[in-house]
Amino acid sequence: MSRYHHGDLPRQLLAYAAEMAAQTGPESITLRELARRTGVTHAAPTHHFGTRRGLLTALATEGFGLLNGALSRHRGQLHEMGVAYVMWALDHPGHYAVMWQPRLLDESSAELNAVRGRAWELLSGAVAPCEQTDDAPHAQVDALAAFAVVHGLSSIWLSGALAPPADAAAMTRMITGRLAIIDRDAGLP
Amino acid sequence: MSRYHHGDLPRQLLAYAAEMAAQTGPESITLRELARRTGVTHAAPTHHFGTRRGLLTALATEGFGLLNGALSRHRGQLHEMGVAYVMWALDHPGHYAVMWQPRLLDESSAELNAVRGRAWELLSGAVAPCEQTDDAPHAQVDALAAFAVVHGLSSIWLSGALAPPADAAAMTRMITGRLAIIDRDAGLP
DNA sequence: TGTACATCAGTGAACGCGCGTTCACTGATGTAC
DNA sequence: TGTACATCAGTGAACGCGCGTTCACTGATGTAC
Repeated sequence: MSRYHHGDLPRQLLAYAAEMAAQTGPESITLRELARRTGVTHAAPTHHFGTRRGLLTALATEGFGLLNGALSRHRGQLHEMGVAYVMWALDHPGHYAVMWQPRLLDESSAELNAVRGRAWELLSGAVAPCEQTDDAPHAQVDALAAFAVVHGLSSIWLSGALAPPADAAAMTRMITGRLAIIDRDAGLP
Repeated sequence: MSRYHHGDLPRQLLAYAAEMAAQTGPESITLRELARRTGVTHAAPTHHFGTRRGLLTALATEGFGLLNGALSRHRGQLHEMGVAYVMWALDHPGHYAVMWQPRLLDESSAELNAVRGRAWELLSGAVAPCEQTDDAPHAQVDALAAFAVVHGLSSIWLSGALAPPADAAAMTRMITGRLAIIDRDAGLP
């Protein structure tokens, strides 16, 4: 069977890139290694992503899209959305790492900025209804607080500083429960 | 004046390494660039740190030492210790970045492990007295929660995901105030 | 149904570059006596 | 106070390597007619 045309190269390149980022960090991703893993000559990836930076940007964009999907499934439930955030991060370590390294990305990418903005909307949109008053700046601070907790937990566990426990979801639920804003009224566990 | 012996090379190498890590990430640190900046031939750093990994390990170790010093000044005041943590991170972006990339470090370094362990002791030692009961596992969870908030805030602001506000200390105080465990009894603002 | 042809998605050779590390060396320093 | 000598902390050349990117190319695909 002819393999001159690969047929699924872009998708496979991103999959291997995520794998490499998860194992040895986003900086360790090289076009030549990706070409090797996909069984293609080393100039082939250029035809799909232009440059290395383009590929990393595509990976981050894919990541935000997937994360948004996971968060959307819990719209309106801040507590569960926080858990979903951390669990998604643990499930997608490669994507997650590249998403928070703007230095490696093409910051002028419209797709990236759109999908990243959407993530923030989802998060802060979940915080607003928990507010006791309609105090917008207050809600912004609370959104940042919520973001800090879930991002902090994800980073700690993914960086290897601490190993994630077997019951990471339960632990996350306990910890997000400490955020006063969250169960001040809702009465969640 | 003869400059055959530099006199202060190790210190200067670490200072420039911190600068490079802050500007373009720890992975961008190269021995040859450090040699260039210190005005020394490119094999000279080897005499002090052995390998690149050795230098990064020394930088992380220095970082934990400095952080521990900053935290120690607020022993017993969990709230202020959290603020000190975040402010220290904002003041030492290069050190901070390398401290949380164990992949780049020599994990068998006794000095690194000692000083890193001390940091965790300081943090969890500040949480314990806030506990209502002597429930050790509970205290561990709360320590992780506190760590997640301050590490999350630091990472978000340093990564460039969000720019730190001018009054980062005040903002940090507000946000750590949302951790139920913290002001459940203390009655802090 | 067949054919011409543009476009797509690969190939493979070549380029120039910066890197970490090794090595034999040598000048400067500091200590023993 | 002087001298011998070990050790320290540099030099500078060399090594081998993997990288991103460019380039002219070509085989495969798909569309217009």
